[in-house]
Amino acid sequence: MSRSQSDTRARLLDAAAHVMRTMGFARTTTKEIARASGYSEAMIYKHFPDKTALFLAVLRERLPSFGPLARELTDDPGERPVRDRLFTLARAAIAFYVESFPVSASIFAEPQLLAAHRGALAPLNAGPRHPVMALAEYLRAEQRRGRISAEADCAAAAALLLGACFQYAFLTCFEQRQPDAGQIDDYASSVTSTLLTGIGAGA
Amino acid sequence: MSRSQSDTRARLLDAAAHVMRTMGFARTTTKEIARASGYSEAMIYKHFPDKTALFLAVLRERLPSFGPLARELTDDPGERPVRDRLFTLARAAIAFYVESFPVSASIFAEPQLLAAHRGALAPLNAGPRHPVMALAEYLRAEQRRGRISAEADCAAAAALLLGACFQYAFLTCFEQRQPDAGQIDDYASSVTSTLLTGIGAGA
DNA sequence: TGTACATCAGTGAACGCGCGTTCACTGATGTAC
DNA sequence: TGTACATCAGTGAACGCGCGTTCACTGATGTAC
Repeated sequence: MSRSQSDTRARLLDAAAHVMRTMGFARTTTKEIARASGYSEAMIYKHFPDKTALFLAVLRERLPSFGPLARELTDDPGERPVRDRLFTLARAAIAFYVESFPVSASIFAEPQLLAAHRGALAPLNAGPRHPVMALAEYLRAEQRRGRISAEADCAAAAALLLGACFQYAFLTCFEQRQPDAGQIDDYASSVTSTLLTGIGAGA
Repeated sequence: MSRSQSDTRARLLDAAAHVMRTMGFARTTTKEIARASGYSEAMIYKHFPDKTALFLAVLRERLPSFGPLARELTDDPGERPVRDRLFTLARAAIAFYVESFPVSASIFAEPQLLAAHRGALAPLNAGPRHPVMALAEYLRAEQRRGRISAEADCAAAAALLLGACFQYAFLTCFEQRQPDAGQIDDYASSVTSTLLTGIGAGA
């Protein structure tokens, strides 16, 4: 039972992603990737021209995708109340950001890699701006239906909600804390409510 | 006119911070720091036991401090309207985060450095959570005075506003864009207003 | 069925390079008598 | 004032090490006749 080439490639990507997450970008050497994958270092070069190409493949193929979350926003738009949908989205966004942050942040250590990654993302319409734009789009749809205020600034609202989730994920990673589901629910719930209500004295 | 020891140390720190910002953490070698400072590599080791200590000193002494911004929130609390204060804070927070993000994010490349930095921050009550807590404290003070809603969740509101600024800074850095003052003002203004008003249909 | 060859996943060992670090040194300035 | 020494900022050149990368190779499986 010989292994297929694509199996090997997948295992190398998995190993690289795992090392990046657990040891950090700086310690993600070809030796460590080889060790984690169970292959020799030489195997890496049978599947990728160089280490940078392997990294870019990890970023493209092993970072969590926001796609499913975005789709959840646009399906059956009338069925669920806005608050419920925003709460669910916030909760999922926190998990999404927590998972992607350590690897994403690492790229800032090597601006050329960041630029290459950005270039690879551009034609796919992906990238970190995508979630915010998808949420703003959803809010505008609800606005047309009158379920949120006609004067609301949907882009600003999307930036507030996802910004809060993003920073929460950052703090989690910075403090190397592992918040449990209850804490995340509380946070998602309170930021959603506050965004809906506002804090002005007139409210 | 001989230079003092502390001048040299300061110039090494400046150079290291500059290289980290412009070339990224991964390319911040002792050779590059020496080149940027005008000293030899050996000089680094007259002032720091090793490269990690130099990095930690940069993180402690060359990252922008949120202190002044926080103080601006607590001075003359009654004088300026809440909206005005939040807008000013948001604008300043974006600049603060844009300046600190590239260096802060880099640390995630080396988790041991991150842990050491966190350990050094803990006794100072500084760290990335500080701005959010200071803003929440300010909002509670305004709440006691009745200038914002009695039911408002101040912690959530602080997380929303600074989260939006934080993510804006992240996007700026990720896209290597340099937003002008007008764009920043618009953004700060719209998130502040949206936070005050909320987006619920009842508002 | 046996045999000769092709294919292919996979590796051990070596390569040069650039890194962080150290060491012995220099040359200018300060200081005691 | 001159002189001998101490101090101190600063460096060139070397060090060993670990990195990314390459190369010649192996051994199992497939295939043609």
